[in-house]
Amino acid sequence: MQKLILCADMDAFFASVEQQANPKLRGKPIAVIGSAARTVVVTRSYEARAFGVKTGMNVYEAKKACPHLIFVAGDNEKYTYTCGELEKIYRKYTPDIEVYSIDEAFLDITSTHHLFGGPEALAAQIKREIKDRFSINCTIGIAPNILIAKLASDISKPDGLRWVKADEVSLLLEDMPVKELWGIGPKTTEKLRLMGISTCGALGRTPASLLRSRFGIMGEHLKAMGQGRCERVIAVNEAAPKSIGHSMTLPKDISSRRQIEAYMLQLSDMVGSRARKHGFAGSTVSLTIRYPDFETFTKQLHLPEQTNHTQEIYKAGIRLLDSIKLKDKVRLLGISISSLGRVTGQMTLFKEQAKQKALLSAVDAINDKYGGFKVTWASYSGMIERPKVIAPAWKPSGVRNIKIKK
DNA sequence: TCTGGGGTCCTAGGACCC
DNA sequence: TCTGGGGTCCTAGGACCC
Repeated sequence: MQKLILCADMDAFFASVEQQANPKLRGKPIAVIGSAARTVVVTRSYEARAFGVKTGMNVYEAKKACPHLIFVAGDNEKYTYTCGELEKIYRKYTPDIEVYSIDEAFLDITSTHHLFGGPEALAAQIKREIKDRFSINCTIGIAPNILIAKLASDISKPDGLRWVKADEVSLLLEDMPVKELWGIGPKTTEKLRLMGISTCGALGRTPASLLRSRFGIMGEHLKAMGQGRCERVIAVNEAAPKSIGHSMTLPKDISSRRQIEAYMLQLSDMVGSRARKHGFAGSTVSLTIRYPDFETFTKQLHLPEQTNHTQEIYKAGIRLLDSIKLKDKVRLLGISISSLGRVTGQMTLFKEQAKQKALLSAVDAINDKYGGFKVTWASYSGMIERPKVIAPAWKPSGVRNIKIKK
């Protein structure tokens, strides 16, 4: 049976939530940014987009584009709450839902749309319900598969509703730039352009052998995408995570070993505590370092056993750091664990105490090593302002819901 | 005035083995 | 003129997404 997939994508989600929460921000150009010293625009209102304010701009660039731009430090709790409420709305229309990101969801409405007067009526009702409840516009695309549903919503923003029927897919794709497709980014767009392929129509007609020789296993996939075919189905159950990590751009570039270690300790604690909270442990620890010139690299270390203990993660990180000859100051540090497995049993009070003990011994270890220059608990805990803006890819449930302690 | 943070998947290339 | 050549595992890094 022909599937009917609906993609619901909130328009300027974080900015819309902030405008809803604070009437003074409505109708104005606003940019949601992080709270750290060196932050960028995460989302901007449509009023700000009109001035050319773009995601990823630093504050200075954004201000230059729009001098009266209002900056708002993001608040993850508002967004995760709203996301959870949105999911409840979706569930009224079908049980087959994939909450893909904090502002985007896929709904399989194949067997339920008739209960609501058809696909478009169902979509209009969802849009209305979200608008009434949260004053947020969303754009909905409906199509026979996820790829085209997402495309339909992307090209209909903002506040759009588009149903692309199976027999309309070819016409829609014929002159559609390949970069509009989900999974084709700047690099692939450029490679395709050099092959003389710029539209989906052309991509779909390119011999598979040619694409395979240029893109390997992705080649087959690319041809299918050009033809509007997509095998990916809605993932109703959230997949187990493959890695858990945190990274941070430091307030200032640093070279002091003691400072680097203090940040690594806190990152290790953030990773470990999240892993423990969700019952995961990993046997691979990765350290990521970025220099001021943005050169970024990662080194990993395999442990004999899986762990989620702050101190063990930290110690592995230090071993990795010891294996690197730093060529410059450090701009960003990241710690993550992978090769994950579930650990049974909830975190007990005993374990929580053990965790604190481990953390303190790690601080002790630094002090032992650098005797003269004491790292105190206060200097550790006050050293880092924890990020308050959650990444749009975070999810309202499961391990990716990272409630940062205030 | 400089350029965030959370992920997943794929691949190139080296080590090692037979 | 002429280095063998498969296979697997592992690491680092690229590309992409929100």
